[in-house]
Amino acid sequence: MLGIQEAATLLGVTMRTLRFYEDKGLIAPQRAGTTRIYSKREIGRMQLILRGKRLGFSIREIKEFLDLYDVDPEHLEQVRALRARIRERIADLRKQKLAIEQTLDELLSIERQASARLEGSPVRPVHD
DNA sequence: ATTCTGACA
DNA sequence: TGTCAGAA
Repeated sequence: MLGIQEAATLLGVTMRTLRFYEDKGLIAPQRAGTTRIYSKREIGRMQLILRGKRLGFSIREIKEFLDLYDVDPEHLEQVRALRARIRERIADLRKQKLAIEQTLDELLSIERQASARLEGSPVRPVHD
């Protein structure tokens, strides 16, 4: 069992973050009076929450995923739900990727026109 | 000293 | 999510 400060340090977040996710209903640490106590379960859930965040899932999606984890011991329904979300996420990222590539092409095109107008001017826009 | 809740120049 | 205040 860890105090909020210890749990935060272990997870690489701040106490504020732990309280934030608690407010959102993603975790429910035990209490010793009013002070929070983080068990191994909360730590595990937090790690899943942080990973979900890194992968771009919303608080709500992460919460739904976590809720299934409790109700479904075998995690079958949970895995299906997760896979569905993963696919949505992949589709969304591909969509964004396409949009980025299109604007990038457009910008590069304009950049080329601008450069042509300046006829081999020594000033060349930066590339990556 | 540490944590809690509520609020936001 | 940070941060500050006022209380416990």
